[in-house]
Amino acid sequence: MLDIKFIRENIDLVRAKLKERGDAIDLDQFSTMDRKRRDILQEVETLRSDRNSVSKEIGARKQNGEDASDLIAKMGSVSSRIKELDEALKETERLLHGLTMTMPNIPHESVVRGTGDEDNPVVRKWGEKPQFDFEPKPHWDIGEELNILDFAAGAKIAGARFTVYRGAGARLERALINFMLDLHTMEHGYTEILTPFMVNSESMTSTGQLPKFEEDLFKIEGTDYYLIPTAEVPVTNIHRDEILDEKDLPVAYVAYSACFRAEAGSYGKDTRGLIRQHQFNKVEMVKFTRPEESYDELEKLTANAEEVLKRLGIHFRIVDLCTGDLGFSSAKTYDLEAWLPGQNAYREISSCSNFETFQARRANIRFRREENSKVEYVHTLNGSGLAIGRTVVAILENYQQKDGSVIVPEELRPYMNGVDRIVRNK
RNA sequence: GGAGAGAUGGCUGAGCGGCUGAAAGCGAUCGCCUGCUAAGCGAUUGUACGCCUCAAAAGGUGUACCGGGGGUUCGAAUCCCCCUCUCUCCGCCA
Repeated sequence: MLDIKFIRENIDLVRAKLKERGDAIDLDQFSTMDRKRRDILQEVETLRSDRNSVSKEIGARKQNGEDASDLIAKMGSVSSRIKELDEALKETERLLHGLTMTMPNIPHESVVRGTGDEDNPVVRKWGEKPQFDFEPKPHWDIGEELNILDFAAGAKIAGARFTVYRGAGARLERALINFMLDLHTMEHGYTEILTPFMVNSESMTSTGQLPKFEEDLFKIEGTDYYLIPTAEVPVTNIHRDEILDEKDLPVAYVAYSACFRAEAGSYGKDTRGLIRQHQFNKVEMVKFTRPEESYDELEKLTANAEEVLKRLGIHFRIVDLCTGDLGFSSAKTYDLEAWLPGQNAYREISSCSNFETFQARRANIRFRREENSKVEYVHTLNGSGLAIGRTVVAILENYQQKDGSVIVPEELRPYMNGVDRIVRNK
């Protein structure tokens, strides 16, 4: 959510910035509702002030055994007018709130203007594309031939976009989770968190999934529970409605979670393989920072995600999302795209964002500086470190051998019980 | 799932229709005192929104907030209803 005062005072700037994202937001309606709200508020507060003083007078008279029936009669009509105004105010605030909750964040000034992913500038690359003396296969073929990914079983027991992992495949998934958690906690200074995989609607609203993107979520029927689409939601909400100590900032958490996405609107896209699943695993990093340090922290967070791919020896590039490709809540996002030789393409494997105060305002997460008493909103950031399923994809495709086996990256072997190569077994 | 008890400021905890934005204690901040430390004394000590002054910082003023929502009343932390959460006991259960 944007600051309502900021919108009011910078309405043309906000209009222009949101237009760069390709969002058509009715700011005229915002101005009308905002004006109306303040008009009603002034009237009702004046009436309340009158009522408070007269009620005191009534109390005083009654104490002295005097008659107050004239004042009581007068206040009866004032009270009913207050009630009317309260209802109008509530309705106006409801509309205004609905409007501001569906407004996306304003892109940071460094974000380039563009309309889609083809406009995202490449910031840097690491490593090189591996060379093969055979035609590299896509991971779904490698996985099935090694009998470590069973797409048919996933479809049978659940449906499309679900997969069963077997043997070394299941072990590889688990190894990656532990490897990444160990790296981020022991070398990058994050505190490990394990949260519920379901949250209530209030949490989903704080991080920006609701009210606008309900169709992307799985909801548990008959309850207020939603399956989380990312650990960002529960982890960010840990500090909802709190005032953090400045000395604790920046707070840095890392959490493994399963993630659940309805993938509405992506029919026909990435239908094969592990790329786009209804359920996948992810290790997520979340930070709460002072405003002035959030962009430095974004660079560090992105570097922490990059380090995972470097240790695994997977070639990747980093793109800086343009205004048209930026997520709803984000002010700036770097995507890490891993090279997938089986598909001859770079694919997103991590997304690192600075939300500035957008989520903090929705979630009411603040801090107080030691030298003064004024509370301020923190900046929130998060990034995948990394998406586990897609990392399996990258390993299978980059480390595949001519004989169909897959070499295990050296850093991962301690987590694989020393196994250095995945081969087909019965 | 059944029965009961609770939810008040940074914390502990009073209040149970008007004198309460809220006693008291603790904590914190500032000042005084003190060779240092401790003790002591004094003052201050929430948030949000609106309006006014205003370049701003800041100040003034009003309203709201005692788990959340609704109701009764001239007036609600206080009475009534619904919900959520916490605790205790019973049942069930990985």
